Amino acid sequence: MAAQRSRRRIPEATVARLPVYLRILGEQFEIGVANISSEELAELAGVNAAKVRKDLSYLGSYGTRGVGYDVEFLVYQIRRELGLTHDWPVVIVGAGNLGQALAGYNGFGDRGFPVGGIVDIDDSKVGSVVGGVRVRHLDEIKQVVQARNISIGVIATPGAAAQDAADSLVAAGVTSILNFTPTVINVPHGISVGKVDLAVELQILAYHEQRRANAAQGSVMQSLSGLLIPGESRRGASA
Amino acid sequence: MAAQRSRRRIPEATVARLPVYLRILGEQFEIGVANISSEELAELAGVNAAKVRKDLSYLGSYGTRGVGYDVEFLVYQIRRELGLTHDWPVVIVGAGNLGQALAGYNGFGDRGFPVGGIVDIDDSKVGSVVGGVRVRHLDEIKQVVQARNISIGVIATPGAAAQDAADSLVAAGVTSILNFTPTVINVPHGISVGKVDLAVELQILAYHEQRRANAAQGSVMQSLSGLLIPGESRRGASA
DNA sequence: AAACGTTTGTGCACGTTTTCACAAAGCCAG
DNA sequence: CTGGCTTTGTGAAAACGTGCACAAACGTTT
Repeated sequence: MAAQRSRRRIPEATVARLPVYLRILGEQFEIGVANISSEELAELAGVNAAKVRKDLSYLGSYGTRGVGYDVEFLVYQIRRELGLTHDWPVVIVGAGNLGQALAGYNGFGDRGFPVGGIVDIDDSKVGSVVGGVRVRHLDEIKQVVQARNISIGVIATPGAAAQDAADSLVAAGVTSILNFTPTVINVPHGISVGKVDLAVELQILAYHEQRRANAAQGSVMQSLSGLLIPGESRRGASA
Repeated sequence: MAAQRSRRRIPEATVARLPVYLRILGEQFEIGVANISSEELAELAGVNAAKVRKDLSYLGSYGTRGVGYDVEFLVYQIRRELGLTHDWPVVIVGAGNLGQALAGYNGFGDRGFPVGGIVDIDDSKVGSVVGGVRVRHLDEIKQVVQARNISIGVIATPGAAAQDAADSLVAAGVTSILNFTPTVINVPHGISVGKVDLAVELQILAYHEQRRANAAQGSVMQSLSGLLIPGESRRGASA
């Protein structure tokens, strides 16, 4: 049967964890671990073992009862499911502080997302080389995208320019966008959008800090209202 | 009554959205908008209006029926609830590519998280200045943290050094950590951890891309198995 | 002061995600 | 080849998050 691909739809929450498993499994394979149980993998990923098993079960029944999972095979299966069997070059819009940092950050290329192009609207930046790639003008984005068959774009402009950048990316034929600005962007139906807002992550931490501070002095103050602030939370992956 | 603070516990999903509302409300206030309805705010934030109202209801009943919310007052309330009434200086561990980029990125300081210190284990980096702050040695982290009363640490080291960095941060007295490495770190109970893995976000997008690709050619192939791949998803905020 | 249009705050139903718990399945020893 | 130990895969329950729908509350107009 040719029908091995695209089985049942994988829940979004699981999709967000598969990359974490993938990374851990890769590391384990490197150091010679050939087999791993859901319990061990869960420990390393910082999650519940049952969750690991259910997540992996969406890929198919690739474990062996009483034994565990073959690390190498599992790596292959996750890569296949996530579409990581080949590289996905990305185009970065914005060659400012953040754009340069992303271009120079090896973590992208190392994990299958080489920088296939950088564009900026500012002529004074065009022509310079960051991360080994020459900056081109925003007007040339379509050529850049098509020449290397790029389908993922990264927005690293100032917030005010984010929507324009998104529009340019869509017009150039990109179908997935990772937005590093704090601005919410609108895109046509059918385009996937991911968002990373560095300040938001810090603000969430600030909330927990402030809560801790209140709780500390609260043990006395709160006794009046009868409220009691419980233990502490933990936060996991990016999402 | 003195008991105005720390009412019922706010759901994590709501905490993750409050910074988005905060940013939008700030912008609206800047351009002279004094009042806003849940409908308008929802539109700008790209979410459902009922969700906005429910989120805001955790802060208290600060809206006026038939009118909407007072923008300035709402900004104040969200800032208070998130603990953003004062700055939270952060210490960055790792002055490499990523650490330098973060230190130079204005988005941190602008939103209340000034870089209070940068440390690195590599002597050759110590003494250089990035983002206006002089890099100090990892051994001095405790002095850096205590001198400026820092409670938030940012890990921007290579993945292999992440756990050491976390240990150093905890030992220095930091109680919240934002981890930019792909490595899962273990911390004592009571320490909050946030994680941003740039590659994971791209891998999630790759999954959607690959799914789209399969669906495109699948219309013929899948007719055999009777499977049909539905429309398309959308992804929102960071976490 | 009543009638009207608007918008909040929230009960309820629904969908998704997590966790529990255990039968089925494999390996190994004797 | 039987019995015991281990670990998977998955139903079912619980917890959580989302969106609808509507009563209650407010301002305005007559």
